[in-house]
Amino acid sequence: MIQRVILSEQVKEELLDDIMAGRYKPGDRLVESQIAKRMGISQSPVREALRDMVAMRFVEVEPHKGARVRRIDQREVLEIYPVRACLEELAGQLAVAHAADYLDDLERAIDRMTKAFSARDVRTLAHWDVVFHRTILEASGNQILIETWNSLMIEARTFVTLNNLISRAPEIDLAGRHYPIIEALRDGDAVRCGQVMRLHVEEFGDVMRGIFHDQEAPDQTGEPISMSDADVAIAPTAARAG
Amino acid sequence: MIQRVILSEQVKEELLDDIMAGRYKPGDRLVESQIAKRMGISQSPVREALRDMVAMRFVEVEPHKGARVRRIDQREVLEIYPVRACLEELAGQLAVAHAADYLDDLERAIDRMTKAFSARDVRTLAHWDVVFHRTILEASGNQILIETWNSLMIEARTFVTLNNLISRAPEIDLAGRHYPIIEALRDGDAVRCGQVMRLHVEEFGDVMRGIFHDQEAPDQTGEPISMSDADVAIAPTAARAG
DNA sequence: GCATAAGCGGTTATCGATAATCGTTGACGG
DNA sequence: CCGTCAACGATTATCGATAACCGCTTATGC
Repeated sequence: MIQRVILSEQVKEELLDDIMAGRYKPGDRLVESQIAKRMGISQSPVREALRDMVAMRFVEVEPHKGARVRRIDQREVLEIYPVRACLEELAGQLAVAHAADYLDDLERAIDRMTKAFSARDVRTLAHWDVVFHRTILEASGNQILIETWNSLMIEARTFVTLNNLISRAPEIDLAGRHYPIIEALRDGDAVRCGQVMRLHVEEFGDVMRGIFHDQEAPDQTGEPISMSDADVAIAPTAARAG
Repeated sequence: MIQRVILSEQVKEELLDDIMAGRYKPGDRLVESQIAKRMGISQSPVREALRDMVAMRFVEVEPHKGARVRRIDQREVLEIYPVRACLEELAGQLAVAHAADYLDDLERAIDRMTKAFSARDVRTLAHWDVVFHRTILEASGNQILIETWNSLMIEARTFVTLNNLISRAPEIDLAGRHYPIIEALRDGDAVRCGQVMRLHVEEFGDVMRGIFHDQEAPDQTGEPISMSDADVAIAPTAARAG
């Protein structure tokens, strides 16, 4: 039996880990009693963990019917980019005011991305990509904006997305595309920084749309993108909304 | 003992109602056992309801220390407007494509707002204001955008905000300010519609900032805005994120 | 006199058991 | 053969009780 601080938190981390690693696939049922038995605990903490994961949008429940891993379909992946674009444009504008405190972190993030890119290490690449964007959000200083962005669960989706991206378009220099953002921050040009952020996000959206479009012709249509496309798990720490 | 479908849902509604009506004030403790006893039920559904309300950002909990009604401060109220502005700008742009199906609803909402405004019925005014904006969001057709906007819990905040607004600036014609949006939708001009939406939201933000600024001089500084400024409760139905 | 520890009241976190509910299976009648 | 419905198995929703924990008060030792 696991035991450290809050049991339901541990259950949540473990389940999140399982989902990310593909041990649970989208659509799979998450049966409270089974999970409880497997972990050697009672139903209550499992139930709470599942509830939290519903709020995080990883899981969906129907009353009296139970929980399942939520299915992320193509439409959803594509719909997120316009929303990210406008949120991150705003973040970019606001971040200029406090950029000085974050430039080092941002540069480090790009550096790590570059290294991960050469090593073809998608997991690490995704991690530092998210760190970069999250840092900009934090630099915005608008707490509501940060929370709203967090609610999009971008860390969870980025890994899946990048996996897809790298395998289909391995030539794209992910890391390098972040430099214009840093430059705009350095110049203190809020409007341009916003524009650059927006463009950056929209470009990704376009690339993803292209990928989906390509794979629709030969492949089956509308195949849902599975979280289990991941072949390595994101550390659950990186998946929490904070 | 109440009993209809899901107990924890009922508890949630009741507690939400209590908070909105000011029977619980920000900072008040929400003791599971007391609530359970008062409602004649066990602790579990109360606990679940509280968890949900944490996700909704109405309540905050510290492990082993319990739940309290979350305090909404001035900064938070003001920070929301830039975020709403960019989300609703996007919604406005996207809504043009499907405007036809929603024009009637939108006009009806303005109509009700006008009536409520003459009657000085803030509760109804807030309700239809939210309906109007929500309808635009729905017309956008972007599910992620809708969910993101919902996560801002605008219905809950609008009532408080409008109460504040009406009492401080009773001359402002809330309802009329929505017409330019409908016109842009009718014209099918996506860019203008987005701009108008953005402007509409930003104007509100400015008005609120002015109000806070005014009341800071005579009053104490940084006084948190209490949900209990409301003198009538919003029907809990209108407060659900759905 | 002060720091530390033990005890206590109040509350949350977890447990194990039970009631309520759902989907399915299979009998029954048409 | 097909539709209806009752009973069953599986699972969730809820319960009542207990263990773990926090903050505070009071006792204890130096």
